[in-house]
Amino acid sequence: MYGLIDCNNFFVSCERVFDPRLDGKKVVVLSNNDGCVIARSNEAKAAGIPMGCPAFKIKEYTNPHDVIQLSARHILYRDLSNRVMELLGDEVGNLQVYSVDEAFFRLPYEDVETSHRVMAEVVRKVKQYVGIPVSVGFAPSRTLAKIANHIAKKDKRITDGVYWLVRPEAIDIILRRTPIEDVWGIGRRLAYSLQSRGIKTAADFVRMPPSLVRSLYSVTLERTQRELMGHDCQIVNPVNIAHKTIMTSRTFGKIITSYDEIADAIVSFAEKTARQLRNEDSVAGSIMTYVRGDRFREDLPFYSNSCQLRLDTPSNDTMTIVQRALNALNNIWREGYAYRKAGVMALDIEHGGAIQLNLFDQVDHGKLRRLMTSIDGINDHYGTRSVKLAPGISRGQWAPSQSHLHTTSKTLQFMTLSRLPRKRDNKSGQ
DNA sequence: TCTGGGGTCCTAGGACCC
DNA sequence: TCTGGGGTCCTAGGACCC
Repeated sequence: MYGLIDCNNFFVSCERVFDPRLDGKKVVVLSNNDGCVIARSNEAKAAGIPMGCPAFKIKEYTNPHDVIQLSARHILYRDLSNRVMELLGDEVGNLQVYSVDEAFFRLPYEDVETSHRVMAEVVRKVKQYVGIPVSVGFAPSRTLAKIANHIAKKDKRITDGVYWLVRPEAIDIILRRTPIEDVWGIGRRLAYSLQSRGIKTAADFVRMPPSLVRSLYSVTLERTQRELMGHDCQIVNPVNIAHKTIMTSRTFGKIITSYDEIADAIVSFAEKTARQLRNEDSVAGSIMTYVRGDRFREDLPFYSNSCQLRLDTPSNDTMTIVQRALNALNNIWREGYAYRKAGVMALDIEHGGAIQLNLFDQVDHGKLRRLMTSIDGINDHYGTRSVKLAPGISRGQWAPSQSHLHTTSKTLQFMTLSRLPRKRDNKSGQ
């Protein structure tokens, strides 16, 4: 039996923790560049504003003056997420944090009554101590727990935030009411394809022969089907295991045409990527840089390209990674195009332990590591990018715009940021 | 005027080997 | 005219997730 605990309207709820005046209002949180909606309050959902809606299209759904639009503050959300998860970790065993706002866990007690009572209490505590409303769904598989959680949030008759989807008859009824596109693991393309075969609900899907699902689609979809039948077979990667790839990318606040500006952005992305590698005690085997134009501007010639380069020795050293990222940029840079987005990605990541040294490698790795540790320490103390590499010192014209930052943002300075420890073992999914 | 960022897994197809 | 078969590895691209 699986439980799924999920924060309600997470980013909006975080903003409300710091400003209760947002309660009861149509509130949305916007992505970088105040581009599109990435979180909505119940009131905003009721107004019909869809997830992912571009900010300038909000007026198609409701009077935009009634909608409070906020620029995302991910550091704040991460911090509140950590508090929620720490509290949950204390209450239930086997906590598997799946994303910033949700975590799976096993049934905390043998009997249903005790488990229910404990979880209702957890819901109350998280609200009281952290200020974030959460819901809990229980079911025989994670995919069904997702559905159960959704019901816990939506069904007005559920007052303590906990819903059980366990009895086969109940599961059957719910699956008949669940549109196929609402099933976890079935996105737009698959939903469209299944619908064209007459599969409209989760119940229709469950009745398909599994061998047909596998031959028409993939093992992944067959697993989803088996999950809906109540078999536990979904592989879930918790967030606190070390990454296989690390990416830093941004859509720029404006179109960029000069090499210097894009190089400045690449340097800062590479710095951030290297820093994250060190945080995870990992090294990258190769570095990829990509650039692309503005996909919405049909009046400009579009160019998009990427270049992946190996490192002589897997590394997490800022200078090495910045240099490689710039080498890659030089390979793909074309004068005369308008650039809107770029990114740096670390690949072929190895975690800790023995690192194969290149025979011809002249670099003193011990020295580099000490230098990086010093820089990280200074940046921790005085703020990100207090110390940075020379090419990265220009004014950052590429920086995304955030014109709707909430005025309580000073609060952040007084918050202690806590980090969940990252585990080494990639297979610790159970 | 204005359309995010950061991940994972699976599959098909090509290169290459014996 | 006729042009093996089976295996592995790698990569690009497509699908999904929050």
